Amino acid sequence: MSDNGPDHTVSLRAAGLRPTRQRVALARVLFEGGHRHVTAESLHAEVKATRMPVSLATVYNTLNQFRDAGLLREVVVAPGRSYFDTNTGHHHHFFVETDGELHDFSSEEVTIAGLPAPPEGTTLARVDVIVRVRR
Amino acid sequence: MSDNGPDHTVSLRAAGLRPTRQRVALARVLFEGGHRHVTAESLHAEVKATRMPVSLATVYNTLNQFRDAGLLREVVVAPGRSYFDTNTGHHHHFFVETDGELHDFSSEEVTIAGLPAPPEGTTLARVDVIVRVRR
DNA sequence: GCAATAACTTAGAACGGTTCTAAGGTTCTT
DNA sequence: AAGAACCTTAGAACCGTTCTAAGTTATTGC
Repeated sequence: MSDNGPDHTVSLRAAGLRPTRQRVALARVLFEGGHRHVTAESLHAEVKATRMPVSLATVYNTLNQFRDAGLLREVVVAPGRSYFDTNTGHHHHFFVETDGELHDFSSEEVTIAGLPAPPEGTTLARVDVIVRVRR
Repeated sequence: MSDNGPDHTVSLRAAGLRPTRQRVALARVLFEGGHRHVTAESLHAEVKATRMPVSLATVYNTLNQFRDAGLLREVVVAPGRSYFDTNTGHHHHFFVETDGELHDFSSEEVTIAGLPAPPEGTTLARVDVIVRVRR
C-alpha cells in the first residue's frame, strides 16, 4: 500500500493551484529525485513518457505557475530558450556553451565583494552569476 | 572640411567586413558617443532616424557580425530579447527588471572569490554577473 | 575607368519558442 | 448531485530572429 514519494497535492494547494492530474504528474517528474534543469520541451517529452497525456501548452502554463509560486526558478543563459531550475535556493550556474548544459554550484562557496550600490530608486532582487565555459 | 568622428571604414575592414553605407551608419550610431545597450529593434529605429535606409534584416546581420568580430558583446538577461553592448571590456550589469534597463559596472570594483573549478573537460570562457533590481 | 566578380542588402517568407483563444473537461463547494 | 470556478487542449497567433532569392554595391584586375 503505496506511500510513494511526497504528497504534491499539498504543495500545489499551498501555491493556490488545484492538484490536477497534469500538475501532479509534472510535479512528480520535477521534484522527485535531485535537482533538475528542464526546458518546456524536455519536460514535455519526459512527462509524456510516463503515459500521462499533457499538452505542451499545459507544460508552459505549469512552469510559469510554478515559477510564480516560487517552486521553480527561471534561468536565462542563452537567447531563445528558457531553463527552469528546481533548485530555488541560493546558487549560481556553470553554463557549458558548447552543448547547452547547466550545472549548479552553491553560492556559499563564493564571495562577491565590492558590488556597487543599485541605481537610484531600485532595490536589489537577486545576484546571478553565470560562469560560461566551453568544451 | 570634415573630419567628423572616427573612421569606421578601417575598423570594419579590420574585421573583414566591407564598409558599406549601412554598416558605416550602424557603426556611427553604435560607437560614437558613450557606451550603448541596444536591441535590434531599437537600433533599427535609431538608424532610420538618421535618414539612412537600413532593413531590419541588415541590422540583425550586422549586430551578429559585429559580435563575432568582437566589436560588440551580447548580453542575455531576459527571455526572448537580446541586448548588444558596445562596451566589450570586463564589466558586469545591473538589470532593472521592471523596465528592461541595463547598466554597466566595471568588474574592477568587484572581487569574486571561491569560484569552483569548471566541470571536467571545460575551460572558462567568461564570468557574467547580473545584478537584478526592481523599481 | 570599366568590366567582372564577390560581397552585401532587401522584402517577404519561414522559423522556433512561447502565449492566446475558445471550447470542452475536471475539481471543488454545498 | 448540481453549480460554479478552474483547468486542459488543439490549433491559431505572436514575436523576435533567421532564411531565401533577387537586385545592388563594393572591390579587383585590367
